[in-house]
Amino acid sequence: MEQTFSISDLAREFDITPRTIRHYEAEGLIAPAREGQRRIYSGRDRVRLALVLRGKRLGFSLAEAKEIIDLYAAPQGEAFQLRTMLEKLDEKREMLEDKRRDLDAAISNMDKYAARCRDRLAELESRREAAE
Amino acid sequence: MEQTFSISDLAREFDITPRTIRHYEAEGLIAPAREGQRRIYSGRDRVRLALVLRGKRLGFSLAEAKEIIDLYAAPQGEAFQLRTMLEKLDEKREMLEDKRRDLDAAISNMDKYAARCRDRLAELESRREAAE
DNA sequence: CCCCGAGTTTACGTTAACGTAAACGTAAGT
DNA sequence: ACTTACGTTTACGTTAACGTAAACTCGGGG
Repeated sequence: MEQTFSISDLAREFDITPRTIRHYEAEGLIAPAREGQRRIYSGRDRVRLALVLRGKRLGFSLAEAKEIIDLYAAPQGEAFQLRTMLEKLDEKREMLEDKRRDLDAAISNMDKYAARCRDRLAELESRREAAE
Repeated sequence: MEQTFSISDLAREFDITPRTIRHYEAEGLIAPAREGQRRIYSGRDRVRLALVLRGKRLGFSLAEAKEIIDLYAAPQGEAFQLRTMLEKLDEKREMLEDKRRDLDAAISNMDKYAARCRDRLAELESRREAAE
């Protein structure tokens, strides 16, 4: 049998509240099994939750995250479905690459600025030495 | 004289509404000059706006974006200020690198999945050929 | 002089993503 | 049997990030 998790297990692990997890379920992002009323989360549910949270960190809305994640859970039975899925994947991939360009620009931007700060600091230090 | 921009100039260029730009000003992200009542945006203002929007695309809140952008506009006069700025820069840089890790994981994840889809599709195609 | 387009302020409305509280169920420990 | 911990639903509250509308100003054209 595969391992299962309670809602507070996952809440602890990902440092969010149970309310947040229930909210994601209400939005159709996760669909855990039930044991009576209690939600029982499988390993796959856990992975989906992790994907949602990563999506959020990258600036996607829950709706956008759902679009992406649902691709990974699609049926992929026939060739036609596989083709349209590959198209959608490509589209999403471009979005991600756009973000990577933004991110790389932001980082190199910051690096350049930091380098200038260090230069400036070194100059100040050398002047101070010269004054001794 | 350097080039200046009206609020609708920038709104057009960045595909946002004037309201959005005014909102950023109200939140302290931009502080354009005034000519009477009219806002006059300098090239530097334009750059700040671009930074805000990039921050948003990367999933930062306006407050977070402000923190980062304000670093680039800080005085940096004395050595002490330079040192604390370099510390803050390093901290922000780590946030960006965290995001890059997430992003790279998301992309390679998607690539692997797409590859599996292509394999599966190729298999279906070869079977179809064999059936002819 | 009047109007038009562009800009302004003020203020209330809206949406997403939860927070918070109430009222209740259930299983385990003492 | 009572408490405690954890879970549930329902529903209203909150915050960020704007949207939307009203009422005003202001410089230029006809």
